[in-house]
Amino acid sequence: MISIYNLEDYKIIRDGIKYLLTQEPDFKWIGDSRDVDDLYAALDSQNIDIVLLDIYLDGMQDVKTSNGFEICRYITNNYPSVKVIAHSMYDDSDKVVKMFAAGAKGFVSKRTGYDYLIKGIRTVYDGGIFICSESGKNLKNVSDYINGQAIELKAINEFFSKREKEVLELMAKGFLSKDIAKELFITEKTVESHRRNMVQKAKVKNTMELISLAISRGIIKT
Amino acid sequence: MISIYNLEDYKIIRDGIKYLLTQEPDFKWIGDSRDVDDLYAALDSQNIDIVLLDIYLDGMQDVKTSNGFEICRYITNNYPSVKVIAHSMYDDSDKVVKMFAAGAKGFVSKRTGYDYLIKGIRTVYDGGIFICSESGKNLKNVSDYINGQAIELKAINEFFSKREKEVLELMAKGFLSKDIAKELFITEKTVESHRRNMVQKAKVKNTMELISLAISRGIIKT
DNA sequence: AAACTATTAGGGGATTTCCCTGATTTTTCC
DNA sequence: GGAAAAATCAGGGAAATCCCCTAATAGTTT
Repeated sequence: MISIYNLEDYKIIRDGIKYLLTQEPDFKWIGDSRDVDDLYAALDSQNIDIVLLDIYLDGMQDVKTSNGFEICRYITNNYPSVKVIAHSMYDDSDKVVKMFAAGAKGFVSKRTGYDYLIKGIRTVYDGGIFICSESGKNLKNVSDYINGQAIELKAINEFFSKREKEVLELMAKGFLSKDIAKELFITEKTVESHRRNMVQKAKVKNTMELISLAISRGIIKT
Repeated sequence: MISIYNLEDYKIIRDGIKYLLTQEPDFKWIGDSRDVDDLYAALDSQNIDIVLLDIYLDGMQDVKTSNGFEICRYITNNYPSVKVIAHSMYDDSDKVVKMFAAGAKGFVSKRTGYDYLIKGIRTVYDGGIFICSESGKNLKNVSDYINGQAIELKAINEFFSKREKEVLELMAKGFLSKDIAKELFITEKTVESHRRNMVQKAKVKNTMELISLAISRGIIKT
């Protein structure tokens, strides 16, 4: 289940997105709001995977976190495991670049179809980077961007499967392979397989570096 | 070398502190300012260990980060390896508690001597918690506080010596003991000693948990 | 249908860490 | 100056990981 929160100024858009996203069986709708503080409260109390973020919130101009860039930076700094997808009317390249600089993992224009939004959510949830075609077409400096198609880039770090993450979290707690095996009701050999596969996927030297990478990128919580 | 930045409203106090702290041979003076943005710029560009923070900055009343508590919280959230020492005229217990709640590692009253400030900087740099006697005397809820003396509490995490941290950082990079030994021009056995001592000090199960703790608390950078 | 991935599992041997004890020199602190 | 902490080195054995190999099953994607 991918749990989602939507921050958006206009009620009509909020309701539309809510209707569309709640149709997806593997999406868990946490809530929406036009108020950042509601989002922050939700981030503190709920387990949120994806935050959809409108870049310009009209009601926010005079508040301390005055725009989507700062909100995005705040979220990615303070909740490293949460992924932000920018959702905006305006999709000129400097805004796209700014949002990615602020830690966003996706950028979807409001002018594109909602299928792109859903695709983007899944891609970002799986550790990728998503830019929809509308937003990407003016973008020159994203090297992997190819001729106007929506792109999905797999992040170097988050190749890990659900099971692998379970093993990883227990490793970070100092569990030995045999302890992890007992905890997950699998054999020690299987744990070693997961361990090995993760080291390979992440292209690191050993489990020590794997843990260090996983924690510093917020893949697992401590 | 302990690198220090001072945020303080009054120029006279700024200059006084600068003069006193630059006398210490192992202190590296990064700079001072009455403007938070200068501090943030310094945090982004320089390697800063300690931030001295005046709680009430008169010039800051109308700015987005309106007081020392919020600045402190912002720093500790966004720069986990940076340690904040609160420096204030007012030292009633609720302010002390508030500052520690905001992530400060030290609290020094401006009414005490500067030797306490220097002592505090060293204690906090070494991973401890410091409250000068002036600020601590009304404080009931710090369990380890004893009869009006300046206190130094060793943090659970940061017992580590300079050498141990060097070993730790290489461990996080996936270096084996023999690699670390070569890098630091010591024998493998010595590396193992440091490894073992750190695991013991941190009261963790093994090096895996040690790394996970060290990174999530910002003891080492990645 | 074929290709790919996730999850599971095993053997065997090389490498590494872990744990115990013990010791010397240097540095730091009071 | 003397105590304490830090940093250095060592041997030996148990435990764990790492690394090479293979491989079955289930599910998804192309």
